[in-house]
Amino acid sequence: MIALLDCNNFYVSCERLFNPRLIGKPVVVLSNNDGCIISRSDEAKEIGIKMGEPFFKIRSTLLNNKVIVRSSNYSFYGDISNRIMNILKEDLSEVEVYSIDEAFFNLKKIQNREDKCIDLANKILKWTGIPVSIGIAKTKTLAKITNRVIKKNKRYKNISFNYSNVLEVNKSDDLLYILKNTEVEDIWGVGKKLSIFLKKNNINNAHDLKECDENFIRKEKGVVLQRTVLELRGTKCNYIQITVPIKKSICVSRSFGNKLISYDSIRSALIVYTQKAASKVRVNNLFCRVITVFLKTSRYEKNFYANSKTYTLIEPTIDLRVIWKTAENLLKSIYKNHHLYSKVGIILSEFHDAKFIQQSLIKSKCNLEVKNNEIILMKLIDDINGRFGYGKLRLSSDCDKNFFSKENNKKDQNSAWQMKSNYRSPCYTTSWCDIPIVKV
DNA sequence: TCTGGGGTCCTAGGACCC
DNA sequence: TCTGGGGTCCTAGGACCC
Repeated sequence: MIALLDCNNFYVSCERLFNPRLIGKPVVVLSNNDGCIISRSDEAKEIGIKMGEPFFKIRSTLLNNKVIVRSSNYSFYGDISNRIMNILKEDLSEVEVYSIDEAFFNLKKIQNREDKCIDLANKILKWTGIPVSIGIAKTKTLAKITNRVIKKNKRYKNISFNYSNVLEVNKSDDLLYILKNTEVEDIWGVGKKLSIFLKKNNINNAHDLKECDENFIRKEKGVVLQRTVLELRGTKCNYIQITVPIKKSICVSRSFGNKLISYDSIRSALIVYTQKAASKVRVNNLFCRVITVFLKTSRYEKNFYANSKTYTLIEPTIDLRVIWKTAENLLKSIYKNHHLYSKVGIILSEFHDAKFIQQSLIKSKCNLEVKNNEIILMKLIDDINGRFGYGKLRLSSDCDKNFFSKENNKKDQNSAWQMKSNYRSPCYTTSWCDIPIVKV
């Protein structure tokens, strides 16, 4: 049997940890740039606030209902997530961290599976303060569906201690009820397009999909949806992945706080993202060979413009100078005057292990020596930034000249493109200056 | 005025090989 | 006049996930 643990309203629950005043009140958390609603408390859901709704559209509704708004604080949520995952890993041998607030784990050889999961849920609540739900079933797809239903449906909600829900579907009437109460669009692996197709073919819920002709699905929509059908029938197609696979691409991009026209300001945003992306590659101890830069205006803009370009280096690199030089050239080639840009980003891909790098035949210098110098220099940057704070040592750029002048004001430098984050709570657990003070 | 960020996998079609 | 059979690799685009 496979279990899926999912933290209840995770980002909102995190915000409530250090601010008990938020408990019992409607709370929402916004996406980056304070754009959309991405987490809602039960009270906010009851008001009818939808997931993914743009903030500006429902501002008055939020105000009228006294909904408390928070900007997202990913370093904080990430830290809380790690604590939860570590509790699971301490107790169980096969844990797959599936997302910031979800984990699959194997329950083979465990006899009282439900009791075990109730213990886990209670332990997590006690140690971290985060309420969770755990669905247990034969396959990942069924565990996902179970988890969703026990959170939403009154028949199962709060069946165990203090907001945490746990259920194993082993009785057939439970399974039938859960399948029939799951619309196709709520099945893991079925998105907008597939649900339209399924409904046209009179397949409306998980039970219908389970009972339908598997070959028809395979022929029309391919192997992925066929696997979903099989998983609904209890045949495992997706297995628990214990080892974290090596990343295939690393992307850093942000929407700008204000729309940008000038090349220089876009360039100064890209230089920051490039440094972040390159340092992520180094953390993974990899070299990258392919660099992509993309630039776009808002989708809602009349003159919508989006473009991207990719360059493949002769040799994989970790050298920030090489990556930036390439990225800058790519940006130049896609930038056009007179557009109101909303976002720029960089994607690094085709990663190579540091030990096995195909070197160029045509370079004149001793390649090995050059590579070693690259590694030493980049390590030095990482060490200095590790000690004195991220971004202390970084690439200089023409636009940054003022940084060294007397009137240096970092805030003004960045304000043109820096994203909005007007409702941000402190980084309680990841920043020394934000650690809460207890007065006794 | 204002609409997130970061990923993965699959498929079809083109280009190429012997 | 008439033109095979069996592959691989790469890429762009689509669909999905949280």
